[in-house]
Amino acid sequence: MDEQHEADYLKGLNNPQKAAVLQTSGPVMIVAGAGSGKTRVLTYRIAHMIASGIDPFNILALTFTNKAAKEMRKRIENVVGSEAKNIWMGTFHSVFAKILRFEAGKLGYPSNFTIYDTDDSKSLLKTIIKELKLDDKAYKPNVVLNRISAAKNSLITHKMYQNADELTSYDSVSGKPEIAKIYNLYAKRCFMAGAMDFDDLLLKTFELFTTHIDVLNKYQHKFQYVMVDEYQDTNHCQYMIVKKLAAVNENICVVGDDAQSIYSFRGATIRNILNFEKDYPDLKVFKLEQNYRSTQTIVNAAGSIIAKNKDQLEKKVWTSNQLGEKIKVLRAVTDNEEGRFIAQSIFEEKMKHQSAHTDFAILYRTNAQSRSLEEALRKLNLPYRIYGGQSFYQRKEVKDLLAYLRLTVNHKDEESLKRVINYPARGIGKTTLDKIQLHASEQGVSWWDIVCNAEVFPNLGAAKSRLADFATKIKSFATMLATNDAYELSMHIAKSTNLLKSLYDDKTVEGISRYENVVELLNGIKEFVEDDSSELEKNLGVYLQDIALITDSDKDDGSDDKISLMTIHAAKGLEFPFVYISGMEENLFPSQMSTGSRKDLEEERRLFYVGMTRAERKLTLSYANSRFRFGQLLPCEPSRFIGEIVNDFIELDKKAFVKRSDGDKPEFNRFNKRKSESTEKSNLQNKYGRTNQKQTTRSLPPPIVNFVPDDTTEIKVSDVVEHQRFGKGKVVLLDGDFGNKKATIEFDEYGKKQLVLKFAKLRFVKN
DNA sequence: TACTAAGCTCTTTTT
DNA sequence: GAGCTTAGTA
Repeated sequence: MDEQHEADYLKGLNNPQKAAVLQTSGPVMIVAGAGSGKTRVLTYRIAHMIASGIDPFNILALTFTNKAAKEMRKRIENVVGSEAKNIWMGTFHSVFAKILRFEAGKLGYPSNFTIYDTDDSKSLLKTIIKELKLDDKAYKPNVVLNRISAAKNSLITHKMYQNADELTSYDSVSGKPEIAKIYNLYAKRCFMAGAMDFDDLLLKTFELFTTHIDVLNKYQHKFQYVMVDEYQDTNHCQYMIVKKLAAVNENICVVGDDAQSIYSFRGATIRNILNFEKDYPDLKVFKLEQNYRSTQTIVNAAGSIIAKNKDQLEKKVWTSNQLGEKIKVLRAVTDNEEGRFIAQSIFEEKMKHQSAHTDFAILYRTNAQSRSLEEALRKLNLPYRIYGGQSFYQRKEVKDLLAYLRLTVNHKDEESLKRVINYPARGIGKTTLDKIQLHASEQGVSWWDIVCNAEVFPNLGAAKSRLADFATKIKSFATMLATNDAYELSMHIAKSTNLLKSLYDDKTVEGISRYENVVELLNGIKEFVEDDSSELEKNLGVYLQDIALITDSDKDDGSDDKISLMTIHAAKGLEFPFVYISGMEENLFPSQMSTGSRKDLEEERRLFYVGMTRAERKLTLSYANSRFRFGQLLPCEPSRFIGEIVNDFIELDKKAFVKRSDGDKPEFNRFNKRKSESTEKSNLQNKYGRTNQKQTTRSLPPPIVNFVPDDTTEIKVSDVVEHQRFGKGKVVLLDGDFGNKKATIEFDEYGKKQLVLKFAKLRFVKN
């Protein structure tokens, strides 16, 4: 390798970074704090490996998101050129799916197996629960799926589950004793349909490597160097597969930060990173602790938050960046007002610093929070883009066409079959479908078998010929698979099923947008066919495999100058000069689902930490006194996390405490409108799926007098006050200084509570 | 069989 | 508010 060149790319690195890049063999763990140049180190490390003669074909790099994989590939290409194409780089799911395509036959699956997304899985579970005549209140598809998913991530197959007393007795106690049975049936039905769900992609890979040693050997030999990004987010199953792959060469490098472990709901266990040393005694550990991203204020405030967690690796993140502005805290009366404050603030900052829209990000805990923010941004004509949330591929019209495509490739795909068997309507109604369902479960055959042999089954009556026509149609598509590329075939299917025309004929606003979405899907397929950067075949099967694991946030349109809206989870790995974290309310962030145990709360805190450390220059936190959820206006407490930040780092925004004018009153008349409007909308959505259009008005919350730092109101011991949530109470103690004054209040109902007055929502009660 | 109106339920994060 | 189901009707 060119010595001069090596000096070039190592020049910009600090000492631990350089050491981590140069240590290319043996087991390595890089503990990388937020903003410490992790991606840079990984990139240069791979570049360095290739430059020192390691064949890119022998390198496997696993990431969690397609975005991260793409970004890394791009950056490596910049350093080493086109050789980077040959690295096996991708998400766990996509890399394992690729392996499974090759080896599916060994597990009894067809190589063109379908990948079920979450919707497919839930829908299948729903039919199973119905077939077993179980109470659908106790057995919610979501809950059952989580349970099955957790089992799969812990390498517990449906056969093992039945005998796992601990699991089944837990199910019994929680009123769901039949989960083992459902899991069993679910696994069988997936197998029968030639389908794998997301978790199967991991579980089946593990099974493959366990039952077929020759296959394992092949991949162990192929992947001489294994690298895992975001190692703190791996679950047990992923950990075991990686361990197996690296067992021979032991050239394994994991990169992670225990303080950023935020995926335990997906089975990620922080143990994997804490215990890595035990697996590899020769381990070399490199710690990247200098933060290059954020101001001192943000780094220190974030550090003081994360220090409250007990489970962590020893590490001190620091920065030599400038001190920077204080963290701003905005308080609003409702979520709508919160949206207005944020939009207004972005508008002002943008003017002040002549910043681009891409410099701003609004982060939140749940996707549902985006609604009020969107509305406010639209009113100020600020362009924005939402990442995540409902994906393009989940729209009804897109899923419908995809279902035809999937069914063409894999006739056994039951979820797709059900979706399109009577769409567009061809006279195969509910009665017929019920009969098919009955036959299928009685005879243990698939829906496709019945559709193909309709004449054999009794009671199908007039529907027989219609079913036969449908089967003939799908079969005729399948014969075109070998001779036509993905685009030609998709176009043919869209036209000959009348799907395209029926959407085209609908000239309503929603209809036009639906038509455009299907056209966009078809254009996407065309692009896939015309893209000659990859050597993959251009047939439909390969295309479907390609998009099954792609999510909306992976679509790149970074060229647009827009404000980014996303959950904190989705913001991982990104950075923005100005970051707003909205909805800093107790039970929302930290989520009420997770405040049950210390461990859960610690994960929420890590999540908050991740959100804070996305900000380079300025961080703004906001919360509302009340928020609409499920059509109900609910009172909110400010998040305990705001109180946890050391006071020196934060500044309350005065603007938020200005008295509201009467012009702020929302309209109530919306509720007097004809009821049929909402019904009409609901039916339309039922028929065509969700549309983008969201228009809402909210009602005014009850007025609350707040104590703010510049409030002249004095509060004294023995005053009687009323709290928005805790009710009536008497002030028994006052302490703390100005701006951080605390009151201990003895509430009639809840006993003694200490409240920070600047956050409390109280009013005096006349005695 | 297809469509409409009304009623019920819904609480997180993602591949 | 929004999605989804069900009963009732054409």
